[in-house]
Amino acid sequence: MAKQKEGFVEHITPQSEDFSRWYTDVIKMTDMVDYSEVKGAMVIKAYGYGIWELMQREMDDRFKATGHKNAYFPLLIPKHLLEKEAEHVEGFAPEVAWVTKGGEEELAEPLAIRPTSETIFCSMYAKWVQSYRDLPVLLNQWCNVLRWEKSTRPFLRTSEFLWQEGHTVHATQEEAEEETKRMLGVYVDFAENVLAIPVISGRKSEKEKFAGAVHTYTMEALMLDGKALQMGTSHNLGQNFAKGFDIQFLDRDNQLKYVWQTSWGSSTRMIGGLIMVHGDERGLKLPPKVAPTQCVIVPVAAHKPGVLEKAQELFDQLKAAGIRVDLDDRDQSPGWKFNEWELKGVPVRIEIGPRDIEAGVCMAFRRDTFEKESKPLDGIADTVKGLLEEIQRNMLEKARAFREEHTFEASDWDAFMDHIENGKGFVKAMWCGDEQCELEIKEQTGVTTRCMPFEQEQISDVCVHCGKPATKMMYFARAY
RNA sequence: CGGGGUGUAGCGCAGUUUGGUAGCGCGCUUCGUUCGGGACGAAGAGGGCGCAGGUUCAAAUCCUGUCACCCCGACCA
Repeated sequence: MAKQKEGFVEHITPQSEDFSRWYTDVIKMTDMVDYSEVKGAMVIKAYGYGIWELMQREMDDRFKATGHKNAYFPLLIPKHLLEKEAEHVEGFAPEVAWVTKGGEEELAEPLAIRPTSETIFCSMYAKWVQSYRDLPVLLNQWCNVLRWEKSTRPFLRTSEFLWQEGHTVHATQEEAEEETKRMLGVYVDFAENVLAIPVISGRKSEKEKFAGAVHTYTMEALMLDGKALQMGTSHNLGQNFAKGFDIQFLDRDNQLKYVWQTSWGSSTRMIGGLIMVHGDERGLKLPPKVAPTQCVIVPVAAHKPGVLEKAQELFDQLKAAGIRVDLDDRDQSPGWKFNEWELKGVPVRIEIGPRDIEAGVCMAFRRDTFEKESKPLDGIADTVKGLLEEIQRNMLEKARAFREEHTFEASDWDAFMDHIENGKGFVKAMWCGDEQCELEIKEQTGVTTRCMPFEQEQISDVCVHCGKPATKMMYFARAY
């Protein structure tokens, strides 16, 4: 990171051996989080939370546009509810935290702190749904969940985290499947067009699917260290929960039927993805759409007459144009400020000093390319807007190019092993679909199945590992 | 949950081997000079060493327990 001088941590980059150290340093130095006394619980400070708020806004708009509404369900879930769907309980049991006392009183039934809310949504849907006219129900909630994790890492895995979880019920299987795919589509659109993170979308293996789902769709992104990160999932729950919770409706044909359900979620984990996809040797690099500060104005020689006034004028102009802009008038040297804002990932910096004012220009610096150019003060708002768009686009392109460079195709086991041992990133290969085979691959190589992409290719006819006939192409990678 | 490591000022660390009552750099405060890539000088403020016990005349240093964090696995968004 940064430089050795003045209290900065040693010089490391995402390309260093110690990628984890780089990651935690970036988080610490950008003032996004702090650590509380509670194990695995992270305090998200204003700067980090500002990013999350922008992500929320973008996602929420998309949920509303697809017909969803927000609601809020309780934090505590009675034990008997959590246990109604067999696979679900089994999957979540190891990481559920329980409330067993209320004041001095020992509770008759323990209450789970939600690790996810399928069960409590279902308990209400059972009451709310009577007729096909009540369907579909398309709800989302923004909340926190708690999972008692064995090991934690900021943003990627914390015991408590913020997320959104959508829970929908439908009259038909087709409709539920359509919803499952639609919401994954929303996530993909969000990841690529807002976070500038290209993703592979597809279906999870049986082993990797959500506990209680019929099948799970996912979007997977490639981090700079070559590991994959699951950025969001969408589950087709079939009638598993409907049967467990007795969610039935009377259909047009006067038959009592179970509903078809979906659930989908994405969390603050995506902020971790943002850091690990775009970060560099100077720290964080934020895509303009989720940058709490899109443009910072740094006055140079601010004490000289007219400089601060001009800077303020620029600030007003940019603000009026709808740009999230900051004027840094702190009493620090310009160089100090440059470094600080670059570390924090602000996409555009405008420098304005006496020489510029005289010439009717300012300097515009791009965080993504480090280019610094003189720009006329006339029309500066449009100039900055153009830059922000350009940066947003460029960051996605750069991340996509990185992923392409780190995606390999393996048609046999030797090639597969070669990529695992000597390369980093995704390996595309044919796979038989057998869970035992999947486990063996994981044991021998450390890589797991990430997803069977919607866009399939026929690399060969047999499974890369066991040689049995294969029709599915799978993305493999080490994962977070 | 297994293996390894670390907790000393806001941050980064030294001091622990060989117990003697805590130090360095940055940051912070004040004043002045500076200001186009982490400015300079002077004068200041700030901690009792993660927490709880124990040994000792005396503990940041030794012992026991405990908590938190980091890294590597296993498990999981």
